[in-house]
Amino acid sequence: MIREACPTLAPQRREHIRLLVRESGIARVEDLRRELKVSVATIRRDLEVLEEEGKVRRVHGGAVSTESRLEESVFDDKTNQFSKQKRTIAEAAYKLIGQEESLFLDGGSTTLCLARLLKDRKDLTVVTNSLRAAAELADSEPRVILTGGELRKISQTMVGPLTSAVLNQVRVDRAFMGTMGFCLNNGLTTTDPNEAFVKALVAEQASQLVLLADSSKAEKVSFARVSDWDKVDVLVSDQKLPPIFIKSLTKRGLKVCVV
Amino acid sequence: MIREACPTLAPQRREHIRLLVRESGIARVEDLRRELKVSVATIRRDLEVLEEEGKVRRVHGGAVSTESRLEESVFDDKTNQFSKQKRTIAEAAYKLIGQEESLFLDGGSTTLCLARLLKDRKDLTVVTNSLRAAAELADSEPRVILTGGELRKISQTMVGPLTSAVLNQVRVDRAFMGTMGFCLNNGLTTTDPNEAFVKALVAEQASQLVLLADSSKAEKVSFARVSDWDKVDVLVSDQKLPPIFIKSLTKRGLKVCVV
DNA sequence: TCAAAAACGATCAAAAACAATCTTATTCGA
DNA sequence: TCGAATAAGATTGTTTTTGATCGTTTTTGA
Repeated sequence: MIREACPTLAPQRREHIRLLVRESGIARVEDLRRELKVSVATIRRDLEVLEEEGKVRRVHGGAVSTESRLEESVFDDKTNQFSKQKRTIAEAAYKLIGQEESLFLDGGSTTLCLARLLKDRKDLTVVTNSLRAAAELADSEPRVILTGGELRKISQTMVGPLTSAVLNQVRVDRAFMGTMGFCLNNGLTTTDPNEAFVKALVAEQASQLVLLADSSKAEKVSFARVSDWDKVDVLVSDQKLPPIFIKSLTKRGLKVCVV
Repeated sequence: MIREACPTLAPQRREHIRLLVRESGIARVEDLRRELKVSVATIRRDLEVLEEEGKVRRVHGGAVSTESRLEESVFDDKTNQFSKQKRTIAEAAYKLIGQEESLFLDGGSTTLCLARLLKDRKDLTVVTNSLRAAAELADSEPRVILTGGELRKISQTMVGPLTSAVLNQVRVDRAFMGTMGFCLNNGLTTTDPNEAFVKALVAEQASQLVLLADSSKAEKVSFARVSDWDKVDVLVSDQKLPPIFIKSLTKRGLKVCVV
């Protein structure tokens, strides 16, 4: 094998690749090969290293910059909010709703999905502590009541003691609630105590509490305790929910829907 | 099957599709195929991925955007509400704000303009009954507290008796308020009694009340009475404000800023 | 309500990209 | 100078992506 006169050093070449990727947000292996005059095997090895270092993210045919919008589309979980599974769960939950009901929606992504389904329902009253759910319903038919309170920016929900001022004055027929984790022993848990406080308050006041939680939340335990299973009336989840949950929760009197 | 020198990488193509869908709200498979020069099978596969990621929603024949209302409300200038005059007034109002203050913003378009100016102020606490102002500040520095209450859709504000539950528990240093009309005899008036109720409540509780109102509101009288001039501390308006207002209101102890 | 047309999903084969392995060349220290 | 270590190119199966085909479902319009 004949290497040319002035071979660039590996770190130098990798830096070059990194810049090229960052510049246009994306680069193909073939382009990089032409630009750097090395074999594709070398390019791939370099990309492997750069990915290890977190500088780029490899995709089939090349690599994208970790700083680009394209990258977001691969990683970002919060845009994953309207995944098919969540929508399926939301659709199942929708079927529980009767005429002229008052509902509560909390700040989860599945409940946000549910909010979208309610847009044309003139007969409903929706109480929510989710800014996003409220925004979603802001130009729609249902009557909307916001709980108020301090805005927790990470979840875009209203939480804290002020929230109870409004919540104490309303009563809802059905509350739809997400959770960060649920398990048989510890019940429902979430990350933020303020958030947990609101959820617990709602759990007390709703005639029926419906938990919307895909199976990935099963057996997860988070920091702040929300409530025990005895407050929950219905669990809507997907088919990957471990059978032990169905069995045990049904025995405890819950209705479990897997969709 | 002969593929030509692969021009675009999959993530790139998907991002392109996402933008096209978002731009027009809806896109047909056939259109996307023509635009991207790939087969319909590829388009369908991409849409499947994008749907799973929640970026678009598939429908028969194409896909529709799943853009959240929250984002829209920040961007849309549909009534050209941020006219230069309103911004000038907002900027003058901004200068009144000190360090570490707590503020109230109501639902007018001028106050919304002011909200935009507050985005980088880590030291402020903003209380508001405006959904749009809250959305505007939702990813920004200030601490945000929403009043809660029933959502009045035409103005995107929270109003009614529930609002007072939170408002009674907070106190603000400065309240910025718009109005539908003001005149020397009748004070401030607005269209909706519920809206007026909230404004009056805030007027009681704020240490200083700043009225933001361009001169087009002068001498206008609307249906619901908000408050008398004695509650108002500062009026910020534009230069077309009739001199009689400046003279008369200054005599009554108000500070009048024309900008 | 029925039938044609359009859109769809599943499946298959070709091509591109890939990972693993082998080979060759260079470097550096004994 | 020898030989191990390193790095790059070449080779060879494997995987992924893509486009084409075909039977099925949905939409549309008479």
